[in-house]
Amino acid sequence: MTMKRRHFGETAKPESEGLMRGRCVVHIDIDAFFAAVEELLNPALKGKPVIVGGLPHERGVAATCNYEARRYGIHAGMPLRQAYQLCPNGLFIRGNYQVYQAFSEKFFRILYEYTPDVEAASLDEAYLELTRCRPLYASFSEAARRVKGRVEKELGLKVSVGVGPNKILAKLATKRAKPAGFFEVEPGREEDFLRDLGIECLPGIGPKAQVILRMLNIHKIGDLWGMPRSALRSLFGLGGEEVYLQSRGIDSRPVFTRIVPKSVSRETTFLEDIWDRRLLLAHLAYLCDRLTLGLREEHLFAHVIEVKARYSDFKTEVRRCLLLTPLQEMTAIYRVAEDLFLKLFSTSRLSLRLVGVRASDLVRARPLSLFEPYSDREERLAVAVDRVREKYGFGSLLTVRERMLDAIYEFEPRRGFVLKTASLTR
DNA sequence: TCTGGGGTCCTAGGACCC
DNA sequence: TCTGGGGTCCTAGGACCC
Repeated sequence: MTMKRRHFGETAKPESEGLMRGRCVVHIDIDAFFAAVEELLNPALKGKPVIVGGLPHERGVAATCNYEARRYGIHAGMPLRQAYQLCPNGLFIRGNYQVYQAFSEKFFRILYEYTPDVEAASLDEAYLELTRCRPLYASFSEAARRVKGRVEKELGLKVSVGVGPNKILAKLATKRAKPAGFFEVEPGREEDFLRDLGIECLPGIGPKAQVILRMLNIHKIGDLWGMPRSALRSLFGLGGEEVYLQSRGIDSRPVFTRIVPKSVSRETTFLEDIWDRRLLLAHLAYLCDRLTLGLREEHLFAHVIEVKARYSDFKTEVRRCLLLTPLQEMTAIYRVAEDLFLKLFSTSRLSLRLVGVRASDLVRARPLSLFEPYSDREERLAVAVDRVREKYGFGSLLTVRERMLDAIYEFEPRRGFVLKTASLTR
């Protein structure tokens, strides 16, 4: 073993090399997902800069943009107003999440045909572990290419695919493959592949961490190899340990199919800051309604409810509450959320730009109480309401809170709920 | 320039218990 | 009037990812 090699791999446990040998992880990512779906649905957009996320003068950021828009310097996460400055001729689209979700479901159905070990990283991104399926395929890279071909043919969307012996290398390979390409990190070539990649490529190195590392004159992944593990640990905590290992291409995380999500949340940033307590409570009720719809769809009950407020100065506060009995019903969750919200709002003199509600510590079924007779009446009622809504549209059956909401908002088919009145009182 | 929405994970500090 | 040490649970905040 050369000096360099020993330095590079010094932390690999002796047994891990043997353990990892033969693993094959594929990372697959749909290129410019939302924008690509919009182009597919409306071919007139093709060849023009498309920005999905909102209209030019709205509050908000670009969720995705196509490669034409990127030529103007626009990227995901950029404020819409700024994107408009860079490209006034860009086509700005609010986007339709439900349509993207339908494409996503189709995407994952295809992936599961190749292996049961699929981990969804987001709507448009997944890891596939092919290791267990070795006998099915002539070679791993050939199998990965087949997955890519199938998805592109059946969805009509371009994907980038990376192959490697673990998740981090597969993910970095995909980055190299973009757009629409295929890249495999071959065994023995890990060091060459990693050395000159920028530190910003490593997951976990965000804007804050980049500033710190660049001050230490560390710009490339190879520069990280000279940093002691203890130094990274003291700078970034547990995340630093990950950086130490991943910068060397070491990653033993399994590809993991998540069965129960950790949390479900809904939030809204208003077109203008709101100060009126009634409007805010009405909106909170609307969010609780959407949240509990999500819980019912997944048959989930929540042990923790959390309310988030972001003030006009962008400062964000949350209040949360641990429940003795997990909840799913709208009215019960709204009562908790209202208490939490008032705790936050009563002490502030600022108006709000955002409210949100989150349910976490989720379980699939509510444990039976020893003292209350079991009744699923509320649950069945809620499911019945969902069915009626689905059939006749939103607002057929209105609770008191929703009536209030209805008086304050109007529903515009292309814009969603829009404030009817200006906020005056608190 | 003025900063979305939906998530995951980590950390620090305080309360509480023995 | 003076109060340790260790563990666990809970809350709040924040970095980061897509």
